[in-house]
Amino acid sequence: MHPDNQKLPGIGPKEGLTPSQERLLEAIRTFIAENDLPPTVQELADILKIKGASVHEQLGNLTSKGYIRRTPRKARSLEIVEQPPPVSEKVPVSIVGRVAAGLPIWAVENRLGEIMVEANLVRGRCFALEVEGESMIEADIHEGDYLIVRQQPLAENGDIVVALIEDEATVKRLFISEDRIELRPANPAYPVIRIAPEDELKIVGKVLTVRRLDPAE
Amino acid sequence: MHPDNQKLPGIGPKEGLTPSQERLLEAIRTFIAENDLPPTVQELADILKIKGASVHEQLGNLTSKGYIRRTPRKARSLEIVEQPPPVSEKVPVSIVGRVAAGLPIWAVENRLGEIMVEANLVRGRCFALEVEGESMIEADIHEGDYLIVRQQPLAENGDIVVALIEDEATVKRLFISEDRIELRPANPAYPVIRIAPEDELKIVGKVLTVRRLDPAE
DNA sequence: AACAGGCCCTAATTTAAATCAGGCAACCAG
DNA sequence: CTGGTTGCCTGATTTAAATTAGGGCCTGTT
Repeated sequence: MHPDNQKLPGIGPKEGLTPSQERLLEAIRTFIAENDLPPTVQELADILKIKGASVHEQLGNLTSKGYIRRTPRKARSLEIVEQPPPVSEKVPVSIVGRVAAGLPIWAVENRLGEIMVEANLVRGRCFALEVEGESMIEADIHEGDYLIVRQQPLAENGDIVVALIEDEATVKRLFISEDRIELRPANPAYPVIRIAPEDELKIVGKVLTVRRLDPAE
Repeated sequence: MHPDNQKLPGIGPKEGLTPSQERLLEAIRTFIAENDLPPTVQELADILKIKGASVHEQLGNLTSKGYIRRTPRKARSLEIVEQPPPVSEKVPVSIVGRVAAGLPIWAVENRLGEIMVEANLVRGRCFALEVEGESMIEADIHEGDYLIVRQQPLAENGDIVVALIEDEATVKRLFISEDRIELRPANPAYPVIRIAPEDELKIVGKVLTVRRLDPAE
């Protein structure tokens, strides 16, 4: 298991709820409205005429999709999340350049186009970059994909970041250890970049997610 | 264990809340306010630094005093009753006769007196009857007690009812089975009255509670 | 055809809640 | 002082919730 196999949201699973997830969520709403208290898994199972284990599975899905929140192993610890991620609501993000190829250009005038992204993902100043090269192939980032990046000067250990090294932009995973910083590609064919404390490293932003334009869009 | 040992509210426990019951009720309120969902017995126990079994006991008290409502054996099935029984508020109920002695007289003009009863117990048309005889001794109903009765033509299995059999009123516990109806006294010394479907049985009302006038009142 | 994903099921298993059974100490009223 | 009431406790026991494991059945893709 490569640690680099960490998944980013947005590329694999399609957004939105499946019909039965929607039904479940609706059942939860109704139950709370009628009884003033959240249902148990079993109660939902009875309502929907399916088994508890199935409900449990769907609750897991709803949880990971951010529609509900709950505390493991606690009876009725189920809460509908305020902001049901406005799945369909999308906002445009400017595509401002490419990475692994050269210096991105920030000026809005120079935009190369736009890409629609779910509004709930976008926080702060964001932009999109087209990917060049396969240096992050193990993180499922490929040539031609678009990275949605939030501009921020700091990042955490393990984040995939867009960094500026000697005026060249690059996408790498950030590793911070005691004595140095490393920018590691997610492709064994590419070299790890080591950065000494005194070297200049400018982090442009953090990669929030990846988009792949498919014919349907 | 006689099934007839079922207790009726009103005769034993004095009204009002004890300090610790008040504390418990307050803890429940706070918990709901903070978590948007009712606490479990254990959670209350932790909050109050006492054992779950003690909380359970107190919840029983609060329940019988009408401050909360809950469903047995269901997690978090705890609800604060809207109308915190106006403990002191009492309304007068007319005493209209005696039972096990003869036909009660309904006319208000003929009232024999009044008895004060907590307002929250009284729903619908109610009246009081003085008890004669010891036929319900195991249900803690004794000679001279007053029964608070709600006038209603139907009753459920197990209810203590005032029934009219051939123009004579009597208090008995009602048992309904497949093929017949029985009126059972709560005293082995008295006979069970069996009623065939074709016989006439008129249920006058259901006994809500019992009052024993003591010197203090 | 061979997968992958979504949805549901049965059959356990694990955990947490609620409840039961006695008992003990403090307190109050007769 | 003695009995009844309260509030608590300890130590089971019983129930219900939640969760896990492993499969079957479709359907849409590759």
